[in-house]
Amino acid sequence: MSSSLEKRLSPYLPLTYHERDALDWLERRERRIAAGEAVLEEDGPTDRLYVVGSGWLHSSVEVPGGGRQILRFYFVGDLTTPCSIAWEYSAATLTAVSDCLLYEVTRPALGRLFQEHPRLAAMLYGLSAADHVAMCDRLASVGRTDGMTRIATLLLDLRSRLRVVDGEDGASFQLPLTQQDLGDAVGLTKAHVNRSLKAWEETGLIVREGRMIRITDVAALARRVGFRDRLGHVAIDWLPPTRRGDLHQPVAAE
Amino acid sequence: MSSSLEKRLSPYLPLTYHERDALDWLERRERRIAAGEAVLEEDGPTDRLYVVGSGWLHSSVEVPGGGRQILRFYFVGDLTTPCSIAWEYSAATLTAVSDCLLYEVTRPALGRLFQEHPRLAAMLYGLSAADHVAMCDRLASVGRTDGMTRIATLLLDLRSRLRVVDGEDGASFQLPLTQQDLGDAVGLTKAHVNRSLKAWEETGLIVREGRMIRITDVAALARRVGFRDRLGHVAIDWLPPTRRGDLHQPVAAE
DNA sequence: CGTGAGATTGATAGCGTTCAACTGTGGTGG
DNA sequence: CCACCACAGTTGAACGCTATCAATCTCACG
Repeated sequence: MSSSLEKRLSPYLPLTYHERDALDWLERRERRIAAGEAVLEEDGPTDRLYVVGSGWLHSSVEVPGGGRQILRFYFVGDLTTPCSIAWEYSAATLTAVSDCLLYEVTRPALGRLFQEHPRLAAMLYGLSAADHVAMCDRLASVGRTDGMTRIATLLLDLRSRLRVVDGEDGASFQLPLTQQDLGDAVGLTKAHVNRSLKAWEETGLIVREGRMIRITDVAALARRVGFRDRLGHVAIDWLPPTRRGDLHQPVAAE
Repeated sequence: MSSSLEKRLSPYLPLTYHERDALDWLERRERRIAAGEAVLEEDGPTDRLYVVGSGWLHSSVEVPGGGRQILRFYFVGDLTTPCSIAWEYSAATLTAVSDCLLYEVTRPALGRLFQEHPRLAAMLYGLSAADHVAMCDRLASVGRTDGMTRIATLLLDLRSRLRVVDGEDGASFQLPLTQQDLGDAVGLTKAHVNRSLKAWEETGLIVREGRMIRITDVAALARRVGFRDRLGHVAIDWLPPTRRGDLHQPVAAE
């Protein structure tokens, strides 16, 4: 049994026994959320973060005019830091897209991780920088491309993170978002999202089957809209050494 | 003489002697950049970060269609992490807006900081979360508000970070950006930026005098466009303790 | 079978783009 | 001292993407 954060980090570097133990310890407190429910409200008080154990969520803010902007999506192994590490009040609403299993991490628990496992802390810092870059890509997409491109870019991004559900090569995935949600994520109205999706279907690059989305030629679509999958790459050459005496435990394949 | 990062961090919590020393050590290598020059090119190789010592910069990416998106602005004490901590290649172009003094920090040097000063590392993590939230605000502004609101929001944001130059109450500041730059930051064409600025001048809330911008009633403008100044607040209740034996050195007022 | 949420579609309006000209300003060289 | 140039700012006209509003359709569900 390995923790969610371990699953997220171990592809980059083998963890020591103590590090794995510390990550397990972070994920003691479980919380289950049903699809559609809010974990946390914008401006609501908060003293903890969440690690995603399974399922996915999104964070969003209300816009004065009465609209909503979906800021980002969280998947397995993600840490919902930005909502609540810097302030005592949440900067965003955190909503479950699918049924989720979350682990509650108090701020002091994270502090203890920084204290005792500098290498993990540095890794988390690297991950947060990677998240920041993903956010930059979103901003460039919303600020500088047209509706069809934004929709396709979002779908490609979600696909590459959701991974296969049942499609042959990962080109198919379940999308439990309404068109209103898609619009709130990329800055379009639901009516225009609908038209954009239909336009993509006419090109044959995207096929909808109920809640299932299939991208018939991922590479072609990515080329067409200039999508760059940055993968999960994180540089690890700079990480500090592990604590003296830690034993490297070979990571068993799953 | 105190380091840039110390200036940035010490308002939140008093630093120990060793911590201040470590921050000084990070800023050994200087680099000067003239206004308008690029520090780092998108996709160019990079093995270091920069701490802003003075002046300000922006990061940007090229968009396939031939456009550009300015992602964020960096000011004194900021760490240009997202560009180059997670990958060996820069995700963005980093350009000096004004003449700048930068400090080069190699990735391993940052690793050493994480190793030896967990409290500083945690603080940097908190700052990066705060940056992330600022990015979220930008995304919401660009995705869900009209041109005039975006422009005003950007100006309010820049103002609150540039602080007073010569204005009576910080309402005036020098803006060495072209209208094209403003447009690239908020997702508008330069023509429309021009019209939006003119429209704001007609309301009397914003006055332009050459390169100087004056916001006649900051609170009124902020209310009008729903701007929230999140200040630099960062929660510090969760930080790990300093290393045993460190002496707290009273921070002399500048 | 009624109900409601989400998807789809059409008509219309408007915000912002595009393109192009023109103005103003500062710098440079003769 | 002035001609010249480059770049930023300014303005106008026409276009088009996207919003808005409203009606209809679909479908799952009680």
